[in-house]
Amino acid sequence: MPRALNTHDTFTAIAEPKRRELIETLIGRELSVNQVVEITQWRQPMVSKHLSVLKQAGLVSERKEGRQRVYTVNADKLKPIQLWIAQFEKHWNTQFDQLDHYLTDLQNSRPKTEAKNDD
Amino acid sequence: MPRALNTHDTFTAIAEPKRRELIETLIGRELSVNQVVEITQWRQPMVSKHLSVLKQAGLVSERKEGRQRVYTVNADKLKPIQLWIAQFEKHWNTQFDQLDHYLTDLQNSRPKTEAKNDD
DNA sequence: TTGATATATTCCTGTATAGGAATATTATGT
DNA sequence: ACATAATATTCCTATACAGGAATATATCAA
Repeated sequence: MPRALNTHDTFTAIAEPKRRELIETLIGRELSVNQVVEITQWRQPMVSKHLSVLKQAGLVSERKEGRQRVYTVNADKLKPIQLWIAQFEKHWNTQFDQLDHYLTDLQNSRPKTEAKNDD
Repeated sequence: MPRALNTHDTFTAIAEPKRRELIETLIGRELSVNQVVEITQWRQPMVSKHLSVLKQAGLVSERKEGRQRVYTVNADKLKPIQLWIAQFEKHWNTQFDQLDHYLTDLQNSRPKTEAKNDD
């Protein structure tokens, strides 16, 4: 039962750098596939395929407009990721704690030469 | 040149659900591998391997303590992801805009039966 | 040294892709 | 119906890698 990863998952979908670039390109506007091709300078099938993955993950929506397909980002779909990360924000600067531990350990293991010996 | 993905990248590292679980398990405390094994009930090599990937991505640090290895989360390494997502926050609720567009389009394409025909 | 405990690594296999090339599909205009 | 423009899909190949099993390495204790 190898590989639990699949691109339909939001986390995996944005793990691919090109797909992140695509989201950055598309954000805040509606672009047809060819417009994306022009902007990114990637091959059209590549754009279509990455867009397709993003669509499966729900990260973009597609709308037919004449013979073009116009894509938009569903920014909300990034919310769960943001929430997942948010729960760790309070540990952001906790290296200080670790440094603290480190210093404490150091002091305990040291022969205690001098310093304020006011026990 | 297939597959640009590699687990040493932070985004890819957390794309794996088990790895996210591992981070959740480890956050805010220091645990040895076996403690993680007990908590998660996964096989030890699996724990070690996932921890190794997280370490390569910089998401955890490891410290030798006797014959055990104690792991901690480097929460800061999640910051870039949070920043990447943050740039899209302002588009969070923009479906309303899209709904707006939709309604406008609808009105324009409709035969305009009645309503304020003031042109 | 021997044994035991803790952890990492290696080998194997199946699978999910990313990218490229070529082709298919869909919609439009005439 | 036909040509064309816009986009999607299929086929191919190389590769990354998750999970399992077995084994290696390291560290301590006696």
